Amino acid sequence: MLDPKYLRGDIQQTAEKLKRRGFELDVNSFIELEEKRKSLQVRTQELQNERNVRSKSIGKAKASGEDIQPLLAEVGKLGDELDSAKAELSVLLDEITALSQSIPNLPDDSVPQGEDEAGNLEISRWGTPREFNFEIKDHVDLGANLSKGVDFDAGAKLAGSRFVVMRGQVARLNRAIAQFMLDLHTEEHGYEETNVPLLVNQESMTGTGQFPKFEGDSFHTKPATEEGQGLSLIPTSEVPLTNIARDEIYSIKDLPLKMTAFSPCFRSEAGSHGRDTRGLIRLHQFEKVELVQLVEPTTSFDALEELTGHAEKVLQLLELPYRKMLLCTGDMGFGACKTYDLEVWLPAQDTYREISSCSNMLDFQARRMQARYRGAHGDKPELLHTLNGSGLAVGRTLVAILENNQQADGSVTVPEVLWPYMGGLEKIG
RNA sequence: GGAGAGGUGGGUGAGUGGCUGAAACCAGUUCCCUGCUAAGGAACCGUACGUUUAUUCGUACCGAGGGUUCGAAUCCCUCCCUCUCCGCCA
Repeated sequence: MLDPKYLRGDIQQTAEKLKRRGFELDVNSFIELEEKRKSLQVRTQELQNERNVRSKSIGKAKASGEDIQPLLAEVGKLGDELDSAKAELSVLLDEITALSQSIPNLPDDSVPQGEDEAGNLEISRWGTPREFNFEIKDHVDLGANLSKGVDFDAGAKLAGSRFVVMRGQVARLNRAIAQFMLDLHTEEHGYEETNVPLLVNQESMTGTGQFPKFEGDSFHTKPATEEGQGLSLIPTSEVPLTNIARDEIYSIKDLPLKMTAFSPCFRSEAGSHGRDTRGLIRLHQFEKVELVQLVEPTTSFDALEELTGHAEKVLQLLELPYRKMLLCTGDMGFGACKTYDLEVWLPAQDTYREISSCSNMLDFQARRMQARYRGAHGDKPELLHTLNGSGLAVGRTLVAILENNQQADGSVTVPEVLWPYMGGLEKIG
């Protein structure tokens, strides 16, 4: 959620910034709503004040044994007026909240203008794509030939399309990747290993910005609108990790808070029918090691560089060529103010594909969650800044290793840093 | 899942209809005193929104949401959570 002052004071300028990312803010109707809210709120409070004052005088009159009947009659009329004012106000507030929650974050000035991924800016490249002197296979064929290590038929039978069964050395390699990443981030990069619920409530989904706008992208145990509040399967552990800070006030001494978690992620992939239908790239269930930082506002852009670097380190140690992209205004996520994507080289697709996305959300999520910190002395609590990034997507890392490290005979070499996690195995297949 | 007990400010914990935005204690901040990093004393010490701005004042919030009432932390209902016992179970 944006700072209300952006929607009151210089709303026109805010609308311009939102336009950069293709969001049309209805300025006039918002101003109208705000003005109505203001006058209605003042009137409601005045009525309440009057009621409170008179009720108190009734109490005193009663205590001193006076006749309170005339007073009662007088206050009686106030009630109805107050009730209707209250009701009107609450409708209005709901409307404003709904509108506010549907507005995306403002893009940072450093973010390039663009409509879609074509507008993203390449920042840097690392590594050189390998030259193959044989006909290369993609990870689906490679995996299938590794003793059915990657089995989409079984996945489809069990759950449907976009699900997979992994076996044997491939399944182990998948686990090794996740273990390696967790160890790296906890031992080298200062993140606390965290194990989180995979099902979360609506407050959590709202806190990080998935709800109410993107309900269709997640799986729910019950319709989220139904009475009794269904839980949602997390689309990323960013949701539980970040929501740990919801309604908390941290001491500045505890910042920055750096957490990492390995978790399955569940996405309904609504609206992506026909995209990446082959292989492990886009599944309903995948695994990811997530990095989350909660920081003081002044340090969040530095933290974004640092966090992105932590994700890059994984790729470097795995010796996978990648490039770093600065997302343009049109390609950024709803709550992000600035996002770097890391794209790994996939030889079979002859292109770079997203394997990590690292974002600074500023106070956008913190405001929704009321996640705050208190500076020195008895300062007022202030909203902290939240960041998150994949470090990395495990399935896509597996894809990258399979494809980049394939040999002519269909075997795959294991990156050296993973040997300890593979029981010393240097090659699979 | 069943039975019982609870959810109050950073913490402990009073408060069963008006004088309670909330006692007391602890922690914290500031000041005073004291010749030592001790002891003592005083004041301050929730959040949000609105209003005003030398200074204010108002409203809401005692797990959440409804209800009763002129008036609710206090009474009623629903839900959530915690604890104890039982059941079940990885």
